[in-house]
Amino acid sequence: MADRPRATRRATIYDVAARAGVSKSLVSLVLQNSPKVSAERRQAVEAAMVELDYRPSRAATALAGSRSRTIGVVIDDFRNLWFVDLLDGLREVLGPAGLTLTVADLAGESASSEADPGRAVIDGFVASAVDALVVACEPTPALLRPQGFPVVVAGNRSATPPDAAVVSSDDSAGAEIAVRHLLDLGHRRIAHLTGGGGASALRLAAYERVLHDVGLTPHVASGFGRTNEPDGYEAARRILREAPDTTALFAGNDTMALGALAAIREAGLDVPAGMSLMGFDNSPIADARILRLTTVDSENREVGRRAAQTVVDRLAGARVHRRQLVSPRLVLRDSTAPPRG
Amino acid sequence: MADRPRATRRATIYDVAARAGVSKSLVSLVLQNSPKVSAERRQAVEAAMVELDYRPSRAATALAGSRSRTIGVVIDDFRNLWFVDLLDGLREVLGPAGLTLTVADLAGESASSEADPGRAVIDGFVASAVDALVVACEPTPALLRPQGFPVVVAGNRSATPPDAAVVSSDDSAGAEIAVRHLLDLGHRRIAHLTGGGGASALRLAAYERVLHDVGLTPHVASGFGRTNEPDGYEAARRILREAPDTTALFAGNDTMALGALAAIREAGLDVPAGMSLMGFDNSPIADARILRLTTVDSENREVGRRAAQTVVDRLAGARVHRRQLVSPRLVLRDSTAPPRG
DNA sequence: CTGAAAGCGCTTACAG
DNA sequence: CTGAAAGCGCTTACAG
Repeated sequence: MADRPRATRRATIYDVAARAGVSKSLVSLVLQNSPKVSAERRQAVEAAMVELDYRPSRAATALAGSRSRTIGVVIDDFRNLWFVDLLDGLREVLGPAGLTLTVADLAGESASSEADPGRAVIDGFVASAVDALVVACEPTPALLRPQGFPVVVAGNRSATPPDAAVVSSDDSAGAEIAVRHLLDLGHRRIAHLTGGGGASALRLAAYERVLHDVGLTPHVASGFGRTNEPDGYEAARRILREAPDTTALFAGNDTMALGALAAIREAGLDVPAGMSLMGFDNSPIADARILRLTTVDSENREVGRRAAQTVVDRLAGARVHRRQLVSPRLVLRDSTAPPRG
Repeated sequence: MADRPRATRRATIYDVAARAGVSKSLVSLVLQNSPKVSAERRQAVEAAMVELDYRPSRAATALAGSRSRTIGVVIDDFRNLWFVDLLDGLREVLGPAGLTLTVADLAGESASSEADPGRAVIDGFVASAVDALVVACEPTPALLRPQGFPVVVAGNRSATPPDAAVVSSDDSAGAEIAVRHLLDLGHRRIAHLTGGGGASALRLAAYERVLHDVGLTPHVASGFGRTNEPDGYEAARRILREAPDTTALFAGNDTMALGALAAIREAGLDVPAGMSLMGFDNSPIADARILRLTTVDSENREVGRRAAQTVVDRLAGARVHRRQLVSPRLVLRDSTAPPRG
């Protein structure tokens, strides 16, 4: 009978209380992990919950308490795998804190809200009464408007909501690591493929700064203003046309590097013998055998952990750091080598 | 003052009713899109909602009504981009029907539920009181247990919950299209790279059937039992070692094809001059310039639309088809050509 | 710890 | 359409 489809009423705290032989207030205390409950009573209640296959109603919890115990996360697009490690890190900390995560993507919005992108996502989160928001994309105006709950921005963005804390990888340091790696290999003609957004801007600035510091001339190209595969292809083609003596390409991210690889091949060059190629992000594609891309790991899992901790701290009313930087790390694979010739 | 941070109380239907000069029952009727409301009163209520920046509380709606108006979707892993088009299709139909979508991934589960994978996801959906569930992954035992709400399975799976409706791409037809395309180009030595799961099994069976029909010998290899890039690489290496006269490789999906490309290059062959390569899924990677992969589009957006319609119909109490197949479509790019020599 | 009570913001029926 | 009422399943505060 245990497997009878539960067309029957779901168990409530009344049922649990009756079964455990305690008051319903006590069950509520157990649900909230109150320290005021004795171990034996807690066990009795927990046993009853298991026996009745009890699961608290999120709707009732949210409506009765002021908190919903869920945190919203906005990402740009499920296709940009940037966010996967971040999510893992967030869950690692949020889960044990009793907080659930709900993710929405800007790209999936209904066309009706095109006038105010991000509006539908925010409305959904307000309707769900999220306790806090993690913004893991370039904020739209709707995301910049204060909504009455704490906001933590993950990653370097070109704009930030007032009062939001920012947790991000140190993109400047990461780009410096990348460029220094190429310099150490002996490269002197290093070009950069850049795109749009806050992180790209920081990577570009660091690239230019390091080259200037060592007395070399930066050479930058972009594609169509974004950071996708076609942008990388187009930007690399421009570099190869304008400066055929380039020996190393530093792409703004791994996806752009994938596009760049096609352009390099078309120019009759091999990676890394004829051209070194650096990515950024250490996304899943970087590990594919066709690329084996040397790249910079942003440590987004750690960014996620710290962003989650910041959320937890703010919900507890503690003061939090307005800005936290996580150190990136060089990931050596097979796409970089000393310059040709 | 309109932009004053809403530390103030959120508007409720009482506020809206007062502002619009109607009863709160009427506001409730408007929220439910009832046809009993006159156009002018509806407009008055809607105007009041905009003025007060009113957004209904999902918690209250869910608790008071029997329905939460949200549909759960379980996917395998955010890294497999399979689900992106599916999600778009689901939203296209669910949105206008007033239903919201919430997605959870099996891979993101806390380690504590490893004993019963999918359990945490299901518990979350039960707690949220989803109205229905869309299973877009290979179901775990937890996902196969009836929970009291309708289930629609998207895609071909090796197991299906009792009473679930299944909407999927016609993987047999898709594999047949792929193999016939290679045959039409003149290939006679066509190998197949296969992986795990229900869709893979159907694609494999169709491949073998078509080859037998035309009197050719199938040649199949797999990697490590999954369908990822390393599996494709490993499977392709086996084929190239065991049967160097192979002229075309039909990969179980695009990600495996990406791995296969690396093996083909290592063997000193070019695509498509020395080896034709077919994928399956038409995932974002297939369009990358480095691959330009001829593949089969599963029309997952259409699968999503139909799955959503099936959910809507079941919620309305209508009878639904237990099994629906969507026709796939050949996508020609540059990775296939007549056989070498 | 218990027990009775009020309330969160809605939906649902029901009399007018 | 209105208006008063009960209820969804919890949390919160409070007297005992």
